[in-house]
Amino acid sequence: MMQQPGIAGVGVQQPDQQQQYQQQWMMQQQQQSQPVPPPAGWTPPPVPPPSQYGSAAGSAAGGDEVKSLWIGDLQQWMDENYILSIFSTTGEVVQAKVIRNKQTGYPEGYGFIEFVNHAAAERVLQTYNGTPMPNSEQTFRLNWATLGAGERRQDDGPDYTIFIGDLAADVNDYLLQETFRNVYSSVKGAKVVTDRVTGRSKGYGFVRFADENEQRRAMSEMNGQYCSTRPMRIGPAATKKPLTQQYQKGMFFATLVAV
DNA sequence: GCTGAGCGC
Repeated sequence: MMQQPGIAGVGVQQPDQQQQYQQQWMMQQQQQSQPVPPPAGWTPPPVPPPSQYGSAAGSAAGGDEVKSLWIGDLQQWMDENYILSIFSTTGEVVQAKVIRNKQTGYPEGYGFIEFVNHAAAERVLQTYNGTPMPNSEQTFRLNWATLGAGERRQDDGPDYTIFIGDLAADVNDYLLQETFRNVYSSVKGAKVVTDRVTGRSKGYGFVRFADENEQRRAMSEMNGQYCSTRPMRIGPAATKKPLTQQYQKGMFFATLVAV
């Protein structure tokens, strides 16, 4: 009855091997119409009591609180039950949803977790983000959901982004963000770039500011400052969203107007 | 490791 021994528990292999493994596994999955084999027994960790951390995000102006978290870096076998088993121990999870491709049925690698309120979501964000995922070599990649299911926000102006290099291996999105937020009030977010397969940091990332002056100041003032155990190297960020028009992935060369 | 691609398939 069971097949594919140890898919979930494979641990870290060489990237090549792992890719091959994943391909094999995908093909096997297609032959069986069975969605995902559960991993070996894993135990959901407990949720600690509320933390004293201040709110980093999600206190949207206007009053409606954000109650959902976005979760990324999900592996194929990590389904709703996996997520629920981890986060629902306090009874504060409303629902978990793994996004799947409509045609293939395969998970897209991310999902959403809705909580009873903002505080519950924040607690989980603080507690789990960057910690090891059960039965995986990866760590949790959690963030506030920027779009409510159905509604939309994201209208608070342009981003002014800087590039951060020389990051220590343990620096995650949140630590990077707080390092700058402690100094600059207009910090909107930060992202550490990680390897999609291993989940490990590539040693660089980005910080976004709402205020252009703070961006400019940070470029000089924070260069060489420490984040975790290493001094940061800061530079200008290459333009990520150069277009004002809509563009699709797979779209042919659009008019990249340098602004 | 040095310029990401994660938002409701």
